[in-house]
Amino acid sequence: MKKAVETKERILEKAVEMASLFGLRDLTIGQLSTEVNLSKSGLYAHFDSKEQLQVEVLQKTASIFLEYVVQPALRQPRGLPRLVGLFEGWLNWSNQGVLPGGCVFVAATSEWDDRDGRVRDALVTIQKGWLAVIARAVELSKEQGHLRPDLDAEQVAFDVHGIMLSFHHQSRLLREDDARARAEESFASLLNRSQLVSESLRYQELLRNMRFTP
Amino acid sequence: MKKAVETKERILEKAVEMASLFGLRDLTIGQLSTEVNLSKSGLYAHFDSKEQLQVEVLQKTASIFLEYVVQPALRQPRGLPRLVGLFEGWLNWSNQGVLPGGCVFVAATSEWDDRDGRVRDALVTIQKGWLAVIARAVELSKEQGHLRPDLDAEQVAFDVHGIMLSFHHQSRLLREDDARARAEESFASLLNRSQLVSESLRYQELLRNMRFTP
DNA sequence: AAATTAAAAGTACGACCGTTCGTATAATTG
DNA sequence: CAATTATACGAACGGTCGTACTTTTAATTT
Repeated sequence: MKKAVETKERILEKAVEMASLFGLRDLTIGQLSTEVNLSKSGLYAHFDSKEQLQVEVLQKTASIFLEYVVQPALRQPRGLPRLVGLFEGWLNWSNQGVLPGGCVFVAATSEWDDRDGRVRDALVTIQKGWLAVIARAVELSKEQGHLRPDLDAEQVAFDVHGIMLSFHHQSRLLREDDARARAEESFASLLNRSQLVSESLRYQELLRNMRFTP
Repeated sequence: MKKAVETKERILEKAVEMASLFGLRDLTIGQLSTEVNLSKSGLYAHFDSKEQLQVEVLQKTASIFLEYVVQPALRQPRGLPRLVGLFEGWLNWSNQGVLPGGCVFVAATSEWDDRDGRVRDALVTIQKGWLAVIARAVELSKEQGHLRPDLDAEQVAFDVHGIMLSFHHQSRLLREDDARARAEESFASLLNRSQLVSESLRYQELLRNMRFTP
């Protein structure tokens, strides 16, 4: 009775891969089943419906994101280092650092922002949770005295998210190779104007002194 | 010989609508044809292939964008007013101001960033053109003395694009009703730190004094 | 008004979609 | 090792997809 969970794991891992390449909507049972060497019905035995498969793919993706982005950043000391850790991990995530294609959440957002149902609900929950993680890191940066205490943490999360989305666009669609540099430039500028005193923060230096152990 | 162009126009207008709701990929010949009261083959006579339909939908969307966003902004005096005009028009565009669903380009970006072909090429051309329009408006703002002359216009375009994408996400997926306020707050902050002198720019006031005649 | 050309309908095709069901094989349990 | 249950298969379902034909209807030109 444990073979099933192994198989399901195998299915979901491949499904996440394919979703990052084709989108969650164009992930088909048929293609997925041949990729994992199963018959269509054999695979289908693990899920009640395609909708459930899509929900579980989102959750699996979120757990991978947690493992590769959030947890390593949480090992950084609270405050600016942790915030920077989240941002850098996110940059890697968004562009083939972990998955073969683009960010599953970004694609799913366009696919489901006009639809209702369980997939959308799962997506909203995940995205709100992630924005809350960023906002929390900003709050801690304020407590540590790294950032201005009057900052609106959610507004900063809004801005950071925007930088990431613009990066995603420039690197994946436009294939500009200075996309990462632009993103880091914007992020550094955001941090600078959020600082307590307005002495310039050297982003690359700060980055070099950090220890990333993903 | 002119009925054809009228029909094609009717088809494309409905197609843009549907693409904004379901995405360009899930826009199907069958659904589209019933929406415009044509048979599948009757509609198909106007296009060589679905790929061509998708390309033409993108181009039609771009021309609507030009009409509703770019041209009104170009009637603003060059410099900050025009830049603000572009931004405000873009905000309206991105959230049901013109189309019933989300931004077609945002959705298409996720759908085609991993694929090659004519659709992708058209999309890249449109997006690069639009970013160039923003960058140009920034350049003119520098010339007018409204913004710092050492500004990297493309970097500003990158940032503005990010604000828009974050807005799109928060308003369409998360359905936060303060999304627009957050976007304008971020934009105002971006302008402020790009100013010649660092005296605070009052965004809402600036907005009130402008004349939008779309 | 007739002749000609353009536009739309109709029908059909093979491919793939998500889903269901009965059956066989494999794994786990007693 | 036998009994049982979990896992996977194969075939088939009704639908819809994009596309290719031929035929009919409508619009334009003579």
